[in-house]
Amino acid sequence: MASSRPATNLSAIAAALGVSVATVSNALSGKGRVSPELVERIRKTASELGYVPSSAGRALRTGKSGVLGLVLPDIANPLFPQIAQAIEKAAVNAGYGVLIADSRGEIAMQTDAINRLIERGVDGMVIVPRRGTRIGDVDCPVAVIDSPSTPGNTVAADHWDGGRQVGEYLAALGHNKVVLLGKNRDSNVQNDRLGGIRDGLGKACVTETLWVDAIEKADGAGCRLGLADGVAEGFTAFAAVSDLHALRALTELQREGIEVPEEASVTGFDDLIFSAVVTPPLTTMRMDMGRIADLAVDALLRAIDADSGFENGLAAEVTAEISKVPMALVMRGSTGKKKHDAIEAKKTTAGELTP
Amino acid sequence: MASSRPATNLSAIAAALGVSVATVSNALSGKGRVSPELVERIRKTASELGYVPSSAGRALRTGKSGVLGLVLPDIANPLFPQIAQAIEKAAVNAGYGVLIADSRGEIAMQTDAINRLIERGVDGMVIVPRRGTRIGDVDCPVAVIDSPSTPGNTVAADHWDGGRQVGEYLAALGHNKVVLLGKNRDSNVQNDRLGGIRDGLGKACVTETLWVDAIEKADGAGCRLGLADGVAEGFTAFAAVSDLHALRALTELQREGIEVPEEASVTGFDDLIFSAVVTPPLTTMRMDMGRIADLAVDALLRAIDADSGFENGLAAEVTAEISKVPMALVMRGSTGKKKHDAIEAKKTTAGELTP
DNA sequence: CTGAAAGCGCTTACAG
DNA sequence: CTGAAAGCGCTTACAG
Repeated sequence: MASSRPATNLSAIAAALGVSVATVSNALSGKGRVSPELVERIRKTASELGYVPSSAGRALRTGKSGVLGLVLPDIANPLFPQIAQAIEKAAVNAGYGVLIADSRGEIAMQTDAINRLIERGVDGMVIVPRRGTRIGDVDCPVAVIDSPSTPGNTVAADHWDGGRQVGEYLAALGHNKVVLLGKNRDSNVQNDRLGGIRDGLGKACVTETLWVDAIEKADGAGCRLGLADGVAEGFTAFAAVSDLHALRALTELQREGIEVPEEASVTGFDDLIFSAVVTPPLTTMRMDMGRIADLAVDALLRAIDADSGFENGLAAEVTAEISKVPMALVMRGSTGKKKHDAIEAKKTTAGELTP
Repeated sequence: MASSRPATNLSAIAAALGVSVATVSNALSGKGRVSPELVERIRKTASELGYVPSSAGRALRTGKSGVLGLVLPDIANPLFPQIAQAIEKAAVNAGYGVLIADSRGEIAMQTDAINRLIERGVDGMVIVPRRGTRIGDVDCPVAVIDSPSTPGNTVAADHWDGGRQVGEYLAALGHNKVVLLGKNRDSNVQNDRLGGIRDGLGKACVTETLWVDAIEKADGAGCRLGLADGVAEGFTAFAAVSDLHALRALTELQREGIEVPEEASVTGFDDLIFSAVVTPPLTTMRMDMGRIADLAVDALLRAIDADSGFENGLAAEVTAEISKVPMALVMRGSTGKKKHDAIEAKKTTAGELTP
């Protein structure tokens, strides 16, 4: 892989054409006030010489790096690809680059990650905060992607309403004993989703919540969740706060010989990469990540512009309104009508249902 | 979220202390030749004033941005989190930032992505190329992460040997009719893995390869792979080139009432996020992504240093040796001894095996 | 329509 | 041990 130093700059172009660097700069930036013919000649020479503007020179002069930071609680999080892709796309569309910073799940590293980005001169940053973390004062414009129930300027999916949709859907299917699967009690997002599910299910529905972290703490990582017991007790649906846990439930149920969706329905959240290809495919609640990213980046750019107005040590308020982006139900094969009576029949007169 | 302009620079510190900017610079960069007492005073003042060095100023002066690019074929790829996390970690350890560029699966966008990074002034970049793509001459140091069978300077896991380990493991378990699951015929990585699996399985083993892309093209996205037929034909193991396809196989088999691992073993690659938590957990072949990232970043930094030596338009050769990083088998519950006889018995005298 | 000049913040020889 | 000066490449008033 060869690499050659172009070393072409505005001066080189100016020298080649016998004009001034100011004129070259103006011509290339299309700021007008250069004759069309000269612009054409300058453009041609620039491309012949393989001119690539120096981002450092421009950044130093303008005070803007053209780079946005993306702070993530944990890149290993299965939802991260969607977020990163959407933010990168939104940023590129706006002419910005994206610098990533991973706090690898540790709260302490979140501050480090933010500081690294500031040292690299980002113009602003999108932060997906660690559960429950409040972002302290950051010395540059910030947009937060989190749950709407988090205080502060955030853009988020309407997790509660997404949960409500899941609950209503399951209720409409006839389910009235539902197991809810959460991971961690401290997560705003998860609590919103679960609250919404209970809400949508209605008061008539019996509900039990299992916290995966708590179960694993007691029984070890990757242990069974004991869902077959739930089915034995008459639960007919399992609603998880993430497709990862929905998948876990699906495979555990299948392994225990419980058919999904005939004997138990399973729902998840986020439409993760595997959700459409498992058998049966997972019914899930999807966020419009593209829209969330667009809103976050828009808010950020407005804040950056506003910030530029106050060069004299004044604080600029980033006033992104709290946005709730609607979620959408993706109905797939892992959910079906409640068949509790049939299950009961099977249990009492075993074999009757099989040919 | 308030944000204040620090506007503190070397001059401000120098002025506050009545010394020169050169001294402040030397003191802060620890280049010596400043008296310890002065260094201390300068440090103190700098931190009091909230001094953050200007990356633009430094970059302009030194010609180095301190930023590495990471070009990805598709952020949505399930392996991406591991790669991104490892590269980010390696880069941060080396004092670099990471700018991401996603080519969203389109080959044409790979060049765009690379150019965007060059325009942002990265010192070098790590490229995970799209299947079969050759990276053309890029005007900055490049390290490629791909299959070792790709020509050019690459660092990669030893996919072939990983496959061989899987094959030997399955053979040792007694499997002699194995279905291989690939996605795309053009992928070097997949062909290496599959070749290795066949190699490890040995000549005595009957092997059949299913290409998911081809099946989906015929039967639609997310369709069944028809694996139950394979079991009926006497195949007892399914070895996939990725955990994603292994998961697909696992759930399809489960859904068809075939027990894993009792009646069929399933193996994957990459130890994706879900692999440890499904039931049964997936046996998989894991890369040491941390090591791969370290090697890639190391090679890149050497290339960057070498490059600095040739400022006069000369081409510098990036001579990262081709490195093959070993892979490691993670044995979990989705694989077991071949029980073909038992399966045969079950098929002929149905019901005999169930209580 | 074009150009000379200043200056963004930093580092690095060089001189003292 | 400390400082004056140059210059990295760019953009932007300002003058002509």
